[in-house]
Amino acid sequence: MVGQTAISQLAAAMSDQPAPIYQRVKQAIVSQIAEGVWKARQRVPSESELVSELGVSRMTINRALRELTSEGYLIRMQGVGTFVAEAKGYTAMLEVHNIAEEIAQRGHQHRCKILQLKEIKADPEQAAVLGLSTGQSIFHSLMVHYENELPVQLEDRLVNPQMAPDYLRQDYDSQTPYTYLMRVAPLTAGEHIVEAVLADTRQRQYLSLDEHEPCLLIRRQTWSEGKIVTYARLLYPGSRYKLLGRFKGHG
Amino acid sequence: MVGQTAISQLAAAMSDQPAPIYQRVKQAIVSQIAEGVWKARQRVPSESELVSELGVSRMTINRALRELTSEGYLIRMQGVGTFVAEAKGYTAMLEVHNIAEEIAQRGHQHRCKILQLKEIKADPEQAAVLGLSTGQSIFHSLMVHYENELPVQLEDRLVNPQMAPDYLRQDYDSQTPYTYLMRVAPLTAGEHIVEAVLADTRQRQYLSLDEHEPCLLIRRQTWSEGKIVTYARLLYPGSRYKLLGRFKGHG
DNA sequence: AAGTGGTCTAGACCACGGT
DNA sequence: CCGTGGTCTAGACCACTTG
Repeated sequence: MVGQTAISQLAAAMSDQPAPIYQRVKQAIVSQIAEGVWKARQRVPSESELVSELGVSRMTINRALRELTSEGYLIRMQGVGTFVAEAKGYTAMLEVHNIAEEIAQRGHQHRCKILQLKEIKADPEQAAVLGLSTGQSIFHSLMVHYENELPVQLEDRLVNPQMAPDYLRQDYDSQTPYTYLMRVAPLTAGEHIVEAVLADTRQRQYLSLDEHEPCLLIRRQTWSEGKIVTYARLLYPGSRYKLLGRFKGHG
Repeated sequence: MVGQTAISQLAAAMSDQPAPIYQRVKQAIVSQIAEGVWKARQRVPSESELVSELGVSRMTINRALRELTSEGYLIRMQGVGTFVAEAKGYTAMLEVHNIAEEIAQRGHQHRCKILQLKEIKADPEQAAVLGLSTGQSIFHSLMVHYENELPVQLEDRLVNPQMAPDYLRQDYDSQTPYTYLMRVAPLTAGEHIVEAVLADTRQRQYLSLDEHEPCLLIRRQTWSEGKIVTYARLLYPGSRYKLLGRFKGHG
């Protein structure tokens, strides 16, 4: 059972602002939904009904409905009709940025100290996170990123040499490893895990941390064309770094 | 300076698959960009040029270009032209979910213990995060969420009573505060901050934590219709909770 | 068969930016 | 002024679902 057609007083909800018609139609429909006049799963008037009700051509109605569908407000089924979508389960998003850009955007100084940058033989765990076999050559780098001379990130990275053979020969003062990798192997997908951890002794030294200072750990795997390019463990002192995110409903 | 018009061999890139024309046009353009034939900031043929090149009506070309613009591949400027967008700076996203849903999805048992649920007078800090004045009545709730009887979240929440006057009279065994608030005041936007912190003594008791165990703290403000509905501090034991995210490039 | 959405067209008018 | 994208229309044909 799908529900009855919404008896619409849409024409009344149409603003007379100077705006494109398809936008005014969209806005009118959204307001019907927002005000609860049209409820979830309820049927929306058909295109032809809207055409006669609003005195607008079908292509214009179609554009409004199509865009509202791609924005998640409506669901359309060919041969059946158009329906109000379920209220979205919200998905609040957090963006994880490039550290150097982020520091630059704050108008601060970024510096990076390289602690290690070499080829190693993959142990079983390292091989697993890169999708390679134990004993294969891989690249390993370890560096500290500073914001105005205060360490804010310890970057521990494994790189698949097939995807970035010149990784060891780059100048990482001018460009972060991530920026370089993005350029040579444009990422197609990624996955990351954020958690709170304690730093071990070595990590505390590199980051000049007190004992028991909690840290954010971001572990990130990045793919390009179906293969894993790199696995990174990014460790941030909890007192000096926060992730910030905004989100909007529906849209 | 914007660059020269791409000399197009688009017609060759048009697949002859049985698919809508606007989709084949989109695909052809994307492949030109992906293969580097059309580079960032370069000008794309105008709508009328594409009309004659591909023998397709302008409305169809327009739809293809419009959708590619909203997908981030192109940039259009009225009176000027259409251009290939800069390669996207990646934005890796993390989704922050509703705790009860998340636990249910894992097939585990969710339970919630209410420690406090009452009306209070806002102190200056509390008033600030809700966008109200000091001394106004606000609602405060404090609860622990359990996953299979193990505490995983301490939820400390302030609520704007104008936006949810019946907040205190809900049954939070059947529905989380967030679910209820979403229903009565559909959120239009939000902001959150994720950081690593240490729990204080009280918090450690509620969550049965060891001393020095790092925690994830998510502070979140949520808006509805331009007003702040609620401010929440969600504290997660680092050993029992991680944020997981996936992302895709460009698409 | 009737109603729905999905697509496409040819032509039109407009607002904008650059010449 | 011209060429650009932005919008709108009336009419058409199709594929799909339902009775």
